Amino acid sequence: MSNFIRQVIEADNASGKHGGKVVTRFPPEPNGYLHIGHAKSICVNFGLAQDYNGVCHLRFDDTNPVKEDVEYEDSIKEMVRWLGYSFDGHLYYASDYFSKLYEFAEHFIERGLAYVDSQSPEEMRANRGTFETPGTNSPFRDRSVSENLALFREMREGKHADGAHVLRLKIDMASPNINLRDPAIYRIRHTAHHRTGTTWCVYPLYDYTHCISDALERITHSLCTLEFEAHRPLYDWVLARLVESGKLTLPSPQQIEFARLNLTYTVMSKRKLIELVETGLVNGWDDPRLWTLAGLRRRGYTPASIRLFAERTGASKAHQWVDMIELERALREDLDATAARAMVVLDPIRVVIENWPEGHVELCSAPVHPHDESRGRRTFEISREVFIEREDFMEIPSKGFFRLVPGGEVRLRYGYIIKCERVEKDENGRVTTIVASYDPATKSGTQGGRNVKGAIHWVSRSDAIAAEVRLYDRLFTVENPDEGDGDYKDYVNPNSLQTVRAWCEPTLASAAADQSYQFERNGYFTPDRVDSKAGALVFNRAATLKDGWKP
RNA sequence: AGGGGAGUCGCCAAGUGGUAAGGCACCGGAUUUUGAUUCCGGUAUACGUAGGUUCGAUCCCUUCCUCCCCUGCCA
Repeated sequence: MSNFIRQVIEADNASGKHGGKVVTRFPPEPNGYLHIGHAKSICVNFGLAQDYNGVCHLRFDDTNPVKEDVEYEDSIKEMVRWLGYSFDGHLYYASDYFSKLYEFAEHFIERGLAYVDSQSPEEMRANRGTFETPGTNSPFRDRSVSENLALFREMREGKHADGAHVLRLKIDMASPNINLRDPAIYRIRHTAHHRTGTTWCVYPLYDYTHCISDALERITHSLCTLEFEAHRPLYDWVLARLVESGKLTLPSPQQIEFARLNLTYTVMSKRKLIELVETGLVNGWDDPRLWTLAGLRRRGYTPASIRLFAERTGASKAHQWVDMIELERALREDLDATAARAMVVLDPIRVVIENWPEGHVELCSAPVHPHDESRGRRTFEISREVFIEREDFMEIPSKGFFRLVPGGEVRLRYGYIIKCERVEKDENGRVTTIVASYDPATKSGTQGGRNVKGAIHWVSRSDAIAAEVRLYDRLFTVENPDEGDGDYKDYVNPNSLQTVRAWCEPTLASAAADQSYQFERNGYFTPDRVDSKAGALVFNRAATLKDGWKP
């Protein structure tokens, strides 16, 4: 699909601006876990590079030692790979450029384009002005080059305390764009960095670091989110000055902004995600109800489905608020084509087939995948006693219900047609057993046999295996938990997790994490990668099947 | 003396001077031993608003409206 970023790339390719090269980058700060919003950015950056025979760099934006950690780096790398993208030979760190960045900073000072400001943060804020009024120059703005250089070197040598000074670019305190009002580019932090250790006690800030990192890596198109639009003049300013003095060469990378993803029934802010985890509203970063990549993976989302979702929702400059249904649909589409089928009864009710010989067992078989016979067949038993889904029986059927009813017939899928003869109930009137009869001439696969409209899933008491199944619903009850005056946490869905004991067909005994199954007529499920063990299976429901029936 | 962006079907999203792609959702119908899938068909006289330019405007110009972002030594 066409989009405005592709148009820029194609125009550049046509003009030969970058010699036909496309180099993008995904630049996470290693200070949190990736979520579906990041996945979109990953797919846009890696996907575009792939489409134009280019490369995409993974670059950790690790310029703030007080917030970052290797734990996050590992998780980010794992998730980018999981999504299906490779950054072999293209893994970078902003911290690798600290020396270069420092050298350029001195260069800016020497050209009279940067100065050490010794105002307090409060003074700086006050002097920055407001949206309507210009800022005022710092009293330290006219320090001499030699004084600035000496001071900056002392900062680097650790002779000054955190916050005592900051290095600022000398641009224009009266600019209507606040980002151009002498932005700070270096601050003092006597903090060890997880990669450079204690080598540095001055660390560069984002605006200064990012554009130069892009240029050093010869990024052609630097894609970021809309909130950086007002930073672009600064991005261009820094690079233009460096090009002027021959420190960098043309063409410079071009920053292009697109809208970040919003998904209904979620909140994307890092702060809120952390809060959900830390307050125990969910069980960790990989809780299957979460839209973190770790959570989606555990839930049963596939990389292909997330890529499909990203492709469909596209990249544009309009603020997007994508319906969760779109994500679910992408998953179903992928899994319908790939997932092996199995029969599992989530809410069992016992059926006794009274004309079935006591102790007699027969084998039934079904395709692993109904649209792909090459995947082979699976077999399971049928016996006198089977379990069916409680909701597949109605003692007093509503209009249009064509499953099992008293006196009615239904096919046990891949088995026989049975007829409900009568029901047994407990003292509360709840049906405990359905007594049925079967028609021996109707075994599945029999040629010329008669058929009935309804076909339901079932498992045989003789070979069924037990499993715990976790049924998930959306974490929030409203489309936009951030909307309105209330706290978003007030909209947490109390029924977002329901755990049931289910009966599964025996082929599921070997189910392993990262395998997806369609439990026929129920939905898509995957073994829980943390809790499921051989002999103690735990399945997560990734998505239900579309249900077109309305009573 | 504010600046920068965005407004095309319920949700995404192409088109950017020649008479509104596509996807999701939805509604019909066919097939179906998953009320699934698949397959056919339907779904904006209309592009935030009001004017203007033009033979012709979603597209160009102007007005107004709505929404988002920016005053971290965060990214």
